[in-house]
Amino acid sequence: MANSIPAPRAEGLHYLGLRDDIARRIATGLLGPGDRLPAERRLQADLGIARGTIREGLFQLEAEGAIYRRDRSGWYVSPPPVVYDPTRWEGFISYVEAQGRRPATETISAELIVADPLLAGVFGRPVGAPLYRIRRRRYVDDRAVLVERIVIDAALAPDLLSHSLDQSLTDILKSVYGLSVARNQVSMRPCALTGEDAAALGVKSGLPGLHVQRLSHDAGGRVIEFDHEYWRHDAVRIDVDIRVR
Amino acid sequence: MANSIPAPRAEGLHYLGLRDDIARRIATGLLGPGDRLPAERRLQADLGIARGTIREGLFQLEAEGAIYRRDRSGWYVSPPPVVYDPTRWEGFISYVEAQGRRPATETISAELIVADPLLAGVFGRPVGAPLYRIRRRRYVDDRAVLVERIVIDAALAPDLLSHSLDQSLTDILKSVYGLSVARNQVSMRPCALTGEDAAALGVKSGLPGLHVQRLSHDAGGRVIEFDHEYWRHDAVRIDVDIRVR
DNA sequence: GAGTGGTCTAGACCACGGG
DNA sequence: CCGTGGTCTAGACCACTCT
Repeated sequence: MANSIPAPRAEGLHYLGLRDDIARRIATGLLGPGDRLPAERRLQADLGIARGTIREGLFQLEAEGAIYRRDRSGWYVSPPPVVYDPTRWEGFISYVEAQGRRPATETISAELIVADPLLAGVFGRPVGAPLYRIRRRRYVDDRAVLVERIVIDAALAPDLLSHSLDQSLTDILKSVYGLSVARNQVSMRPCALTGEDAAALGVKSGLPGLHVQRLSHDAGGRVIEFDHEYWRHDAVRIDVDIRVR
Repeated sequence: MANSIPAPRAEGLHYLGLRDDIARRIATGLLGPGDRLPAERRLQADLGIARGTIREGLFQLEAEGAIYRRDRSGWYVSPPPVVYDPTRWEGFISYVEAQGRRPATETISAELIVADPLLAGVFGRPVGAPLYRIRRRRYVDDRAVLVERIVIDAALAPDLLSHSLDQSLTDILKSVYGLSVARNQVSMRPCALTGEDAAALGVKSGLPGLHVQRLSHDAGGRVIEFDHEYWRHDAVRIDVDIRVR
């Protein structure tokens, strides 16, 4: 019946009414980054709207990046995104700190593998050549924002795994192995986070994300890093500043 | 109940089972780009799953960019995305054609406005200075993939509106006014398509999208174009190739 | 153990499109 | 007009976190 919905929007769509309502509370500062929303059943009781409809509205806000969920814990207001510039060489840690946020890195796995035909092609090495594969999770202010898979030519960085990988890889490659990036090929695509990537970020499968693939070369044209990153869509903004000639 | 679901997935989640089922049909070519999926009620009857659950699975595939909907018409398999390189100056029409796809542009509105404080700041002109604002919709193979709002300094391109705007603006600015781009500042952010942007693309509000903001300067540092683009998230991939020094 | 979101059912009516 | 997706209801049980 919906006895008395507060300002149920001109169009009369209940889920958009809820969306507008919450969005307004965020815009006016009534709800701030990190704040928790009322429970779904609480909203249901307060607004007199079926729970499915409540959730429809929350999904809208989630798609907009305004709120996010912690599994079976609740809905929270999203913090502002970090700005990522693929043309700059300083790594994640530097640019997150430069924006006054607190970065953290956690290595999920690191192993020596052999090149399959695809990776052999990417690195210009024979099939079976040794490569390192590293999987890491990265945080901003204690919220997991991305998972990444990095592949590095073991011949260029022998003994890489003996270093702590919870720090900047760029730094290690440069200071220990003298490898610095001269060319970056970056490819970005909106995607859905699924399977193990969604699990690693602790989000529901199907949440929108941003897939960033990066291929870094040194001045000699050698591939020194092949990287796949899966970002929460609400955690990142891409800025590029390009000058021609 | 769910009498006999075909391979209901290890986890037993019906909506993910449907997701996997449709995804498999697409991967194996049983369903190809542009093909229509069975109606929701048809799937409901065939699979013995409630319609709400069916829709949950379809939303997953939509978030992944695998399928899209035409309002009250049905669900269709998404065509492949076009590749967009913000570092290259050829416009939409050129790069879409170069990828063997058919571009089209439609001008929604074009008008002379005066600079508000924000736009005045962007263009380095006084408040009240004349500007052109153009709103366009662009298509790939007859599917609307983006809407854009372009603002141009009227002083740099007098009488711009007397030209047909359904063609390349870059070409007009260069050949008629001698304006060519020397620097591009591009900012991209995953977003949700809402309000008039969703309406212009004919999609349901809340569909994930990509917001691209571009600020183009000429060699003298003058701002010649300020552009906001809202893309369907499944229609575009961003590729950037960057060399340092 | 209580409370939360996650999943699912089985209906209903509406708005819009031209399968 | 008929079929489609869009919206909504009012329940139910489960899995997980910890307010």
